[in-house]
Amino acid sequence: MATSALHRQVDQRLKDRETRYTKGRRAVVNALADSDGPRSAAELSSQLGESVPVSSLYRTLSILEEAGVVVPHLATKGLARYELSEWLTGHHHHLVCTECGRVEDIDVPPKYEAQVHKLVDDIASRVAFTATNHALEIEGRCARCA
Amino acid sequence: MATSALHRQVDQRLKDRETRYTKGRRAVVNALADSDGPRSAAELSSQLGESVPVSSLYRTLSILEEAGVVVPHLATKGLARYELSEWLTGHHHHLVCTECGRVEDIDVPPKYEAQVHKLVDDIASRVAFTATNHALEIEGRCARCA
DNA sequence: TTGGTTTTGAGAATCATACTCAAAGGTTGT
DNA sequence: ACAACCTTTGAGTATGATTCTCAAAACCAA
Repeated sequence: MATSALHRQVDQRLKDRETRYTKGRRAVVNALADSDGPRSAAELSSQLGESVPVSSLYRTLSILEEAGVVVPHLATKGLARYELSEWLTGHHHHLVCTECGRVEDIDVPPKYEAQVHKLVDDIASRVAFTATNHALEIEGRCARCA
Repeated sequence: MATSALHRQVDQRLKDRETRYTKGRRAVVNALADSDGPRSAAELSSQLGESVPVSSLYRTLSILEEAGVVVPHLATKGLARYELSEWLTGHHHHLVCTECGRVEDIDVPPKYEAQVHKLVDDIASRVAFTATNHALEIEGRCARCA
């Protein structure tokens, strides 16, 4: 997605909640948009340098989460990693390297996605669970660690 | 699985690593075997009471993880939750309630599972990733929160 | 039992994250 | 532009989860 369109969408979402889209918040969104997978606060902080102090970074992440702009991806060892929500990036899944812990986004072609979706619905309906979303995490060794 | 068989397997696995299967470690394995989903250290601790002090609990969890007996499940808000590995419990997936955070195991019938497996292989082979396992997390609202 | 090795438990240390509050920055009405 | 008001920021502090330390206890082999 073009960055400007992204920012327009985020801006709108925040406006709806009477929240400003400030420079720091923009910086965090940019950092996440540049990433090819979920990022922890620590990773974002080193990527952003001093421009966004940690306390602001954490606050920004929780504001963006509240607003539905980012979602926490549930990662290794009690370290939260965030990524932009799917309404901003499109639906995707993850490759999780069991060796180095790296998490990478992967797009699944519509044909496969439709199958996954159908499966999820079938499974959920069998147990009285209202499914709103799903996440397929593929674990294994990434190219670097293989 | 019968508890005794479980303990025999765990015992063997630990023996292979010259590690003892002590009373405390057994207690933790029992607690996890009794659970119907991943459990955090805090939850296990209150379930186990004083019999397993926190510092020992954490150590036990990491020893069991090292040995491949338990796996961390990646849970809400940076709180690690553990469950017994699939070679002990069988392959399963999770229902994650976005409302209350509860995570519940769900067995997927072989017919579906075969489909998921094939999908994962197809997807992974397209991106040079060596898939060793997969996790399908179905998010939504559980019966209680619906 | 003796000596050597492993495990335990209490507390301290560390790490990630949340909170506090005064200062800085924006916004609105005039 | 100014004033009054409201939001955001940042440094520091507080909290909560997890890990480390080390002396004591438990276990094992000879």
